[in-house]
Amino acid sequence: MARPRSFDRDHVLHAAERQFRTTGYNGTSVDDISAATGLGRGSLYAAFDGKHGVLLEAMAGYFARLSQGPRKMLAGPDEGALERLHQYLLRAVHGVPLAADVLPASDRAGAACFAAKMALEVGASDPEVKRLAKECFSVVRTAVAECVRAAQRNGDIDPDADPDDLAYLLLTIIRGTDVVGAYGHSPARLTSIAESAFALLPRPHHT
Amino acid sequence: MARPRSFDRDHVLHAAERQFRTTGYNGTSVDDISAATGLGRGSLYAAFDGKHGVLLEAMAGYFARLSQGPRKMLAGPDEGALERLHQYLLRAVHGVPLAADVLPASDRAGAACFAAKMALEVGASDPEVKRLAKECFSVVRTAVAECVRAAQRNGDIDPDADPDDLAYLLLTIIRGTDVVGAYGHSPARLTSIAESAFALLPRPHHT
DNA sequence: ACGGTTGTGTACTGAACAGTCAAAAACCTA
DNA sequence: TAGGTTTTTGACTGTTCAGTACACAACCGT
Repeated sequence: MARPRSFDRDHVLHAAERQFRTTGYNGTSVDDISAATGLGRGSLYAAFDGKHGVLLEAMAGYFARLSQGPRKMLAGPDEGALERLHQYLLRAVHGVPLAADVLPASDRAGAACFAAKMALEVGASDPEVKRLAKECFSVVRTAVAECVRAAQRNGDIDPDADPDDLAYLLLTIIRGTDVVGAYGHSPARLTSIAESAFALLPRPHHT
Repeated sequence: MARPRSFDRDHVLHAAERQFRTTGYNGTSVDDISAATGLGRGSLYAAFDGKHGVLLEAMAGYFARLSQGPRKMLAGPDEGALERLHQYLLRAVHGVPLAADVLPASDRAGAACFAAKMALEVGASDPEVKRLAKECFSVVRTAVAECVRAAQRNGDIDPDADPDDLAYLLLTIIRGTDVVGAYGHSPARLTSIAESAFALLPRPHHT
């Protein structure tokens, strides 16, 4: 009945995310988004209701991608839960699960959590962005905590440890590598940080 | 001989830093800085060469303040080095040493490392900002590493551990609390994270 | 008290900005 | 192939922006 849209929504949002990542929210003009995505101004406003709308939808897409990573990597039987956590940490500190599809490979500097980046820039005055960022942190933290509980059930982690405490700590380390990883940490150092973080998990007492 | 300037340079830079913290670099107009500092446009350009100059000088001032904190808290005799590290971690995760004087007390959300915040927003396209942020991280990392070495000399930390590795890890955790601390971590949780981080330091083997 | 020197206030400029709008194009159904 | 519907395009508007320029005010040594 009507003219079909000539662009792929996800592709546009990926391009916009890439742009926001490199120039920030306030540093990106609507024309920049237009150039990065190939959409004209009109289409952009019709489809996403302007710059802020693009940001929210891009963050929502990021959240959807982000959620899948930890959930798929960490979910599973109690056996092997500790090792799944190990592997996840190793990948997370290198920014792998967060930015795939959107960034050129091996761009650790730009791979910092998109939600954290936007929240730091505009979260103070933008409750929507703040809420989305919280959700991003929450989904990772929840998946990690669940994996810790599985490892506890399997006798690989001290059952007296608070799994939520551990999840908070691990999330903090992962986010820390996002911030500092871009400024001097070599990949080897990141791996070393992940291994140290993994080693700090309290093992059950051998009595 | 000439008219003296009617403002205190440091006071102005503190006000500008507060503004940049809350609205970001690109989200802050020269008029915003003018309003926040009380300086007119003319004085602002004469004294700091515009918006970018204000940022660089504000970051330099922040760096100077930041440097003093860890250095004073961590330097000292080998005895007590471990405990100094302990106390520093507890304070650092709460953002205390970074934002004093500039922020209203107990504003953990806004207390994230100023350098990290600016670097994340504009560091990708601003080498000066990137360099200043690196220096900020470096001075903390160096002070922590030196304190670790002191604790090693005193027999409180495993002498086989790489002090630089440990310093990188601790720095990562501190920066992680900056990012995530604003979004849901309670003060008690931050303390718990600091304690866990402290507990992971490898103690010497009791043989 | 006066003049040289420096800080301060403000008006101005050209560019960039976010958002709107209407005309034209593409598509599907009938 | 014609009509109705939606997308696309690009021009347009009023605003805000960074940076400049210039007139005025404050100070101090003489």
